[in-house]
Amino acid sequence: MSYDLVRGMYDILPDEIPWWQLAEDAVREMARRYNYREIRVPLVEHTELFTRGVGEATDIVTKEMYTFQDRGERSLTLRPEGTASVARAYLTHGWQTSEPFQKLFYLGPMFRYEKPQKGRNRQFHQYGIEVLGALDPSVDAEVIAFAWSLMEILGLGGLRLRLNSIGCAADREQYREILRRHFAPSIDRMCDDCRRRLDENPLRILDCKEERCQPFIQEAPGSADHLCPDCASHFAAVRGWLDRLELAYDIDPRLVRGLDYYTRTVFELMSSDLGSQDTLIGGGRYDGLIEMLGGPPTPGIGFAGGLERLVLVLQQRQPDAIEAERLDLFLATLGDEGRQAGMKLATDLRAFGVSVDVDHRARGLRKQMTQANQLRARNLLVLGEDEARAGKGKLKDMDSGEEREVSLDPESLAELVYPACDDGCDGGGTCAGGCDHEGGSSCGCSS
RNA sequence: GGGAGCGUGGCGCAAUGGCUAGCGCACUGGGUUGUGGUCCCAGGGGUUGCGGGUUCGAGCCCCGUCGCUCCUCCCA
Repeated sequence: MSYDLVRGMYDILPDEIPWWQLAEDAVREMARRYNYREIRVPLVEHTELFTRGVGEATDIVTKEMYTFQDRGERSLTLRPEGTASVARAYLTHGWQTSEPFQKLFYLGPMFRYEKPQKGRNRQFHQYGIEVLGALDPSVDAEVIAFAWSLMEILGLGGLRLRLNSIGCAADREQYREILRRHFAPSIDRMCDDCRRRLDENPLRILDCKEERCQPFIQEAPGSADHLCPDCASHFAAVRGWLDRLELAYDIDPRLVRGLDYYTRTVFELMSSDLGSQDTLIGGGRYDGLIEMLGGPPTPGIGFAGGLERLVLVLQQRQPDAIEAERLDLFLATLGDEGRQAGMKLATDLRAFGVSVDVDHRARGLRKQMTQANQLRARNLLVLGEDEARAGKGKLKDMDSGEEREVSLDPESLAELVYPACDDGCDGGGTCAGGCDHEGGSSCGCSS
């Protein structure tokens, strides 16, 4: 092999695509139900967007960014996450004045320069939602409910919601001081990282997994106990909404997040169906972000989740996803006349929405049938000189083996191999809804 | 970032320091030039990750390097 894959990059091959589409379809479907509109932001942004937005002291910015100079000597960065770009887009398009309230979702590749391992590559994929321009606690609840519904529709069990509030900017500053005072006496007995964090970002000490640090972390005061009246009542209201929506949660007073822009509500959704990397979704409020990027004070909240993690689970839970992919018809052609008629017929049938494939390698009939099997073709039609001239042939049902005489007229043939469904769809993928076909979409409907 | 293990056709594996590096799957062709999944036959495909060293001789031993996997860490 002359070229190796760049470290941390990987191909997603046709055989695994069905599970990716299942995961992506679930995200899109939930976005439809909750009325979130898709936004597609660039993969590349000015480096400063992330250093300012995500935070100078965060792991992402200090050691994980894919940063490079372009030919104009601008410092650019491959997006390490989605929220900063969405916030940037909000300002770029003047939404703060024209359409200040936005419910958005995104889906796509992100890049972080990390040590690769299972479920963690340098190019990876996230989906996420963002609500901008609304401070009401009901929004926090909706965002959490979205995350929960999504995991439920994907069949993930053992869901657990961890919830906390880290307060507004002023609260956080105060809480930092409280933590510093708490950890200062015992900092000598804690790990090197924590010693460094004590000054830089004491909140991150709460994330430390070192055995020796745990006793001190357990005794640390929780952020939710040190909120200003406004933040405290917001947090109480969020909990009230969650109760009303019957979403169970555990308050974790020491839950903090890795990015600097978070304020007030923070949460994580985990599943017992996963192994050590059990966090499915992480999110929270970021009421200061838009302002930090130069806009007016604008509240925001959202979450992000990893698609790889969903795909891994789906492959285990729905190993037969690939079985649903079937070809309507394979045209086995013989001789020049057969191939010419076959190419024409295939093209005509495709215009009627039928999925058709033809032999392109002039192979023997036997090999063509083998190929039809591999493609999981429902039907097969042998097309040689005789059929081309007579305008009719034998359509073979590949499951039962039965054959029947059919006309080669594209419209009537299409009707046979690609019947319109009973739910009134036109077979063109624009069903009004309610189709429930075996295998998902024998008529090509998206519902 | 720290630790451990592993690198041999596309994939999964085998080969005591000693003959031309084998096997299964997959692929291609044929048996059967017009009817499938089975079976039989044949074929193509390898600088044993890369570089150096030890040796009469290295896929195998040693050193380095790159990569992958797992744990840890981080998180999505």
